[in-house]
Amino acid sequence: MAAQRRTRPDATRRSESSRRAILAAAFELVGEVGYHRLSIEGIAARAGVGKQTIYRWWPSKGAVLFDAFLMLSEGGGKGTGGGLPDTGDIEADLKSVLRATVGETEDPLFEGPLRALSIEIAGDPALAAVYAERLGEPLREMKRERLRSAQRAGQLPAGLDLDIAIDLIWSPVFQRWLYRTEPLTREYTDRVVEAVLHGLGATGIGHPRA
Amino acid sequence: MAAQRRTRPDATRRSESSRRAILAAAFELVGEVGYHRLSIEGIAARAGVGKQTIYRWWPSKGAVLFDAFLMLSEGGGKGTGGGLPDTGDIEADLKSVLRATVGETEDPLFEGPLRALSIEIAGDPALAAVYAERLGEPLREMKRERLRSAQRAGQLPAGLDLDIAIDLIWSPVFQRWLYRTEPLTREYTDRVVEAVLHGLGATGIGHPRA
Amino acid sequence: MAAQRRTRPDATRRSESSRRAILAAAFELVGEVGYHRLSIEGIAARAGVGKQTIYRWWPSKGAVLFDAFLMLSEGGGKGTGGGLPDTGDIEADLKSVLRATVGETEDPLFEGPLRALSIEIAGDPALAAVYAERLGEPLREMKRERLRSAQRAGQLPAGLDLDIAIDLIWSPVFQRWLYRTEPLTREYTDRVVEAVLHGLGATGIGHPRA
Amino acid sequence: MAAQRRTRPDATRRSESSRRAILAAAFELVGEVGYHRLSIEGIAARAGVGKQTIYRWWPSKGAVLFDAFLMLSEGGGKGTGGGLPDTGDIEADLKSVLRATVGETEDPLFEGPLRALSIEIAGDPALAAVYAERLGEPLREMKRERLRSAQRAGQLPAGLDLDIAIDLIWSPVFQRWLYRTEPLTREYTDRVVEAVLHGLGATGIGHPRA
DNA sequence: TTTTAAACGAGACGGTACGTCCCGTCTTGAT
DNA sequence: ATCAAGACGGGACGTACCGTCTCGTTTAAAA
Repeated sequence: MAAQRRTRPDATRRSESSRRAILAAAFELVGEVGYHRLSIEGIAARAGVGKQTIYRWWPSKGAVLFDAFLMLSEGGGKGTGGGLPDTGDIEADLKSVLRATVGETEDPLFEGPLRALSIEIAGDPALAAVYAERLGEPLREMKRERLRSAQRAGQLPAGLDLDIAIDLIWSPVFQRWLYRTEPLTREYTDRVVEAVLHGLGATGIGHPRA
Repeated sequence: MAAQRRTRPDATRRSESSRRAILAAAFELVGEVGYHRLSIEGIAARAGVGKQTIYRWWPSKGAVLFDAFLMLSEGGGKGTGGGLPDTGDIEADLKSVLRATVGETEDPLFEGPLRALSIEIAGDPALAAVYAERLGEPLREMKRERLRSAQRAGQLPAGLDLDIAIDLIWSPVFQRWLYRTEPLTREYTDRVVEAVLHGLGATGIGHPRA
Repeated sequence: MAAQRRTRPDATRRSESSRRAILAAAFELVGEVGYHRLSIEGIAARAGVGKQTIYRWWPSKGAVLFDAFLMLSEGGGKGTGGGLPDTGDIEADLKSVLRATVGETEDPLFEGPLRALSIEIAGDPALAAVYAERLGEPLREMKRERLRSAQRAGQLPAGLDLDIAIDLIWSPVFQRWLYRTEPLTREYTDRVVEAVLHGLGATGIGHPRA
Repeated sequence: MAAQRRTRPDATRRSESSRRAILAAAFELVGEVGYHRLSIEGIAARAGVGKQTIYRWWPSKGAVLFDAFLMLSEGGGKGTGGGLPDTGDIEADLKSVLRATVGETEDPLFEGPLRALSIEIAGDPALAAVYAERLGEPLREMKRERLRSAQRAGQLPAGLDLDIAIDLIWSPVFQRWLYRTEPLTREYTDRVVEAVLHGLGATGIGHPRA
């Protein structure tokens, strides 16, 4: 990620092994002790690295954590692989995607760091911008593409605002996870998909947009 | 909020003036320096209070902040007063409520502490539970009541899952504010209300529940 | 020693046990690792004390070391007891005092810290002032008193400048120890005393002050 | 000065311009920030030189500083020129030399580095040895020579221990400068010379040697 | 003249210590 | 018993330098 320092360090000399050790240590530690107790000192010690090597390349511990996620996404491929599933049935596909998401949140090794990162992004606009560019927008484009496919299949109206649609589908799920108001179940995500696709069934008011 | 200490302090002897000074200081400071730089020591100094007085009555700085919000809500009344507006037109009323919400987020004196609290709740299940009980559920019940009124008016189907409906309406708005992916505008909230009430217009798939 | 802080700490609340532990640790460590490798962190760790407790009460590690010496001087009594020996023979007494000094410099447990402190005082005027007031001047007064006694006994002229005399006697000894140009022996100190008392035997030049 | 490295560097290839830049930078910086805040990194940066170039040729920052002094002494000539003045009057000549010394200590551009070096030598036996050989002994020999001249002129006894005499004259002056107990004045140095040459005027004790 | 091996500038690296901030606990004296 | 005040042991912060270790790039002696 982009880092601004007094005198910008020379990235060509950067130690790749230290970089990997730092990101791995950060990911492990945030899972073990939680984000609040995650410290740069702890990461440096676990990674066998001087603190300055972290400060040289990352502006905050949130940024380190974020890169740790990036490494995971780009290395392992967390669905970044090739877009959302497309069986021809948009409702079934959305339900299946959200059920998979629920599954991820049930894995504590993933849930912890993910929550930490989500919180950090909410509090750090710079990090939010990097996230949007590097992870958020690519993911969103995948979602858009799946909806466009449904439009081509005649399952969704041509004039649909895809971004609104995406927000309607994913926000409630994310929200319920982040704030733990109620448990996030597959039942719930199915209901959300249905309600969004068919609307609440409002009558006699306003006017459906085209 | 409930505080557990080794030997529970005697609430009858509690200094009301110190309590108010602490909450006011917390609210001011979180707006001035941000949540990350908010410290118990800072609050105590600003409030002219010993640190122990804070530790005696609150378990965490998040809890202090939360009580600061409670004081505001109960004191000033942030719409907690008498429920959501009901002009008989559910679409218009929802739009108006969400537009007002947008307005609140545009006030930096309110936006800062609110974001701080939102972040803190996301990371602290205990605080989340207190929030749900003291602020979340009452607010949600107000929303439910407005939707029930729309059901009685024939504007929404009788069998509607009100909690899903509420999530669909408010989550996208909250999400966009919290993560600043795109600016939160009145245009956007209007579109959300329309899309939720009328659905995305899906055809030929699944079946509207009701 | 006098310490100036942002808000001066409250000396009445000071922990005596921490103070002693810090001074003892400082004295031990300077002997073990030398002054250059003596660190505040090391002192704090050895003393089982927070670093802030040191920074709260001393402005520099030199000041800590100095107080460690003071504690020794005031506690054990390093000749501060009751003045220099006075057998009635000024020459013999001076020789005996200087021989004792040579002995002290031969004890490595004492030599190390003493050298460290001497160096620190040379580089820190504030420390030098405190030293002069607390240790230097009392010692010098003891020396003056012994010389005055010799004057009363008719062994030294009445008009003698005592401070010059003291410098002449002690500076060469201190100098030879500090800079290790040649070993500091009892032979040497005896010769110094003799030379100072009787002069170099210059003739035909200037005029003896008297 | 002699430097030992893993594989001894090839002095024939040494960059003279870097050497001079390093010594000049060291001398300047020690005057500007003091010895404690003088750092190898700082010297390298000021000299426009890689850190390794310093570590390659000097074992410590004290050694760099020492060489900076050597350069000065050998280049400019600080009295190294041709011995102490000899007008035939030992007392007048000594007074004049010491008065000149007082003058040097009054120049802050010279006083700072000199004090830094003096302190460093006191704490570093290796440096002390090099100093003794390269600067101390030549200077002392010049002093001895002047005293011998006075012996030849019948102003000092033939059997005088010249090294004791030198210590008696110069140590008090150096000491008063190093420890700043009292201001170092020309008055003082004159009194020292007189007292040393004529003795304290002791009577009835011991016996003048020779 | 070309080669070639060194010293060189630059600066990243694993570390140590700095001096500061704040944590949560504890103690003191006043109310 | 609570309160304001604040010292305490402790942990982490972000910075400054340490001394070592590559990197290309001069540069000057050897071939």
